[in-house]
Amino acid sequence: MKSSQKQTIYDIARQAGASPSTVSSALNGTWKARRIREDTVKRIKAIAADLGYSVNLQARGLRKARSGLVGMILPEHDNRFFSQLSQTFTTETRRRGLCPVIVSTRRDPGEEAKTVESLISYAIDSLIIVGASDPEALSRLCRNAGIGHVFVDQPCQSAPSVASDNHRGAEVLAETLMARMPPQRPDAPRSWLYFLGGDATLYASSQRIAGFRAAVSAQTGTVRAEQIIACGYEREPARQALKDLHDRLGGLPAGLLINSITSFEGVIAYLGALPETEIRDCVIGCYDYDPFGMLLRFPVDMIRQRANALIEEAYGHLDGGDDAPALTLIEPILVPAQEDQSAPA
Amino acid sequence: MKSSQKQTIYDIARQAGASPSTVSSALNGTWKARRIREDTVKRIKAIAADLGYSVNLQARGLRKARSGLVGMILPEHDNRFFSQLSQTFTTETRRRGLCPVIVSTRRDPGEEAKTVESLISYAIDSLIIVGASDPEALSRLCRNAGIGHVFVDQPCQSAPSVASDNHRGAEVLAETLMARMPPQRPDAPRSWLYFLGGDATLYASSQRIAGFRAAVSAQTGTVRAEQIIACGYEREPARQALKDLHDRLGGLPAGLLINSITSFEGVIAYLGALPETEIRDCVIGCYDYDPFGMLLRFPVDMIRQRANALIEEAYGHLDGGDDAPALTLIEPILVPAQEDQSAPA
DNA sequence: AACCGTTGCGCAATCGATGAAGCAACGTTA
DNA sequence: TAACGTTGCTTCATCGATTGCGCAACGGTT
Repeated sequence: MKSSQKQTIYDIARQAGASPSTVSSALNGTWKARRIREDTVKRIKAIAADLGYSVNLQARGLRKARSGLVGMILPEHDNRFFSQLSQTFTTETRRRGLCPVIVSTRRDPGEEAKTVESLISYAIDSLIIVGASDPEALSRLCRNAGIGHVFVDQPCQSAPSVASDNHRGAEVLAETLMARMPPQRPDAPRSWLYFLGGDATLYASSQRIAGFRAAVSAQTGTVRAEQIIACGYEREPARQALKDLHDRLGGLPAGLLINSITSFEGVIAYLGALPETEIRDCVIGCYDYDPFGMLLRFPVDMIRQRANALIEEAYGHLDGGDDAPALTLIEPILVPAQEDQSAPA
Repeated sequence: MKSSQKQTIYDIARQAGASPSTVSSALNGTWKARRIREDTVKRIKAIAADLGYSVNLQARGLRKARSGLVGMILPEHDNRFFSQLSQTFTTETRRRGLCPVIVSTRRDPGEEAKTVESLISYAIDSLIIVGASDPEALSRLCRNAGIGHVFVDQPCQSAPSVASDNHRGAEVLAETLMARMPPQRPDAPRSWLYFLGGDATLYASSQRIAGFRAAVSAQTGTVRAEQIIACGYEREPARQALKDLHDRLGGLPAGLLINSITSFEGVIAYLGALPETEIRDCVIGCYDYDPFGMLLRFPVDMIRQRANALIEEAYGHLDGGDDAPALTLIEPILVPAQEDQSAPA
């Protein structure tokens, strides 16, 4: 490491008594194809190491019209599901010798669009879009820039998409919960199973609601509108919605299917204020998984989405240059509630 | 959006009957300083919008020797503490009109170095380094490239650093736990408070261990080596360590201070297999916070690190161009255990 | 009319790496 | 020995945006 100033291939060329293009190909691995002698390459590499040289990837990217960056946008970082996606995405990206750029956009369509445009300006090689609010708009931006892209979680009509089998997952979860509940009576709202959280206008939630409906009506013959409370993906609204439900019913219902881990946090916050005995009478499940869910004061069935399978599948499309619109479903996993270990008094 | 081919300022210049340099400054906001008429700017902007033009940031970056990218490296994504840092970092970065690049490096020094080099090759404007394994090496890389950098969580001797006040946090947590425990007896290892998890060779853990020691010896006059089990930051080792402790003591100890949320997951996994009554006799706390920790089957005191304060402080150094080595401590917050609501039988 | 300041913009070099094309030197073959 | 293929490089244009310098046109002064 000689100087602290930026070294370029020209500096190396001067020291090596070679031309910049020789240095370039010696360092980027194309030297065999360009018939550079191995001695020369070694000499150049030695000088480069000595000078503490590192390529300027902006210059290379400008020349080659690709950057070696791969983008991923997602709603938020602070969420087990999304951060598992980030982890897998990072691993897969670096395995390919590329650099991951993960940006969270708070489910804000404007923010999403601005971020995608900005990533395009950096000439990212491809883009994975998780939980988009407006998939079509984003897909248009990418297509216009000629950038390969895949949607995850929230699919897009006009691009390859990968998602959990939300319908099936919610159905299985609802069935599991009902098996732990006393029979539901049509005239007793407190005896019903409720669906809480999510945004019914979005794909994932609507699929889960459909799965919920299928399971419930298979057992009870019908589903009431009040059983479905899609209060959004955030924490506080979920808490408030549960409070309202509790007030309205005069107690907790017999069953709760919470849609998304963040809503579950709100539910937890509310339940924390209730007497334990009351919670015991409510069967609870959550679509999404958190390891801590397994040791709560009450048993919780959880649905675990296969983050790595989702990303691997998405990368499969990108690697293959496949841009045909098609939705791939990945079956999620039911993580059954741990039986409570406390000796029943 | 005319063509799907990349548009450049030259294309716009041709259409506008202007020179590329005029187009450039019209679009990048320097047009006033360059005395371009406002009409001209408007005309150019209209054409740019029509063509669906977007700047090539690689070209700009090459010319200006900065990229508009700000890097952050951290050990893992799938961890509440780190993902909160990611979230705040993203917000702060975009607020400055820059683009966040967050890469996780699995606490692997080689991976860390390679990642930093790669980020430097992209000409990032500055870098935040979270939980580094080898801070000095990374700092050297950055200094050599003339890149402003700040360490978070794991400080560095030769660069500005920000960390939680781990000593104080662990001390407070230990005190809180001991207040819930029966008095410790020197000859009864099962009556002691144990420290479990983390890597004693790293700054954060060593500080926490010191805080733990201070609190415990203030109460009992002494701390045994066996009370401190620094089995690493991963899940499985923590689980195994607890199992070993349990086997050795013939039961759970009176108190456990778990170092890090990931270790806590391992602990949870082991506790799940024990009868509830046994867990009730063990007072538990965790250094790090997870909202789900609040409603576990047993009360847990938790220390919450102030992710946003950490990032804001770090950005303060970067914005100010401050590269003087100095460690800033941020006091973490004790989140006391929720009293158990279950009616004691 | 000569001079000057201002306005509005164009010219051309530059950032660092890449790669197509070309060239000199040497050995081979006919 | 003339023609030709190889080897091992060098030359130079290029990617797209930026920016220091310069210049023409115009209005106003003296």
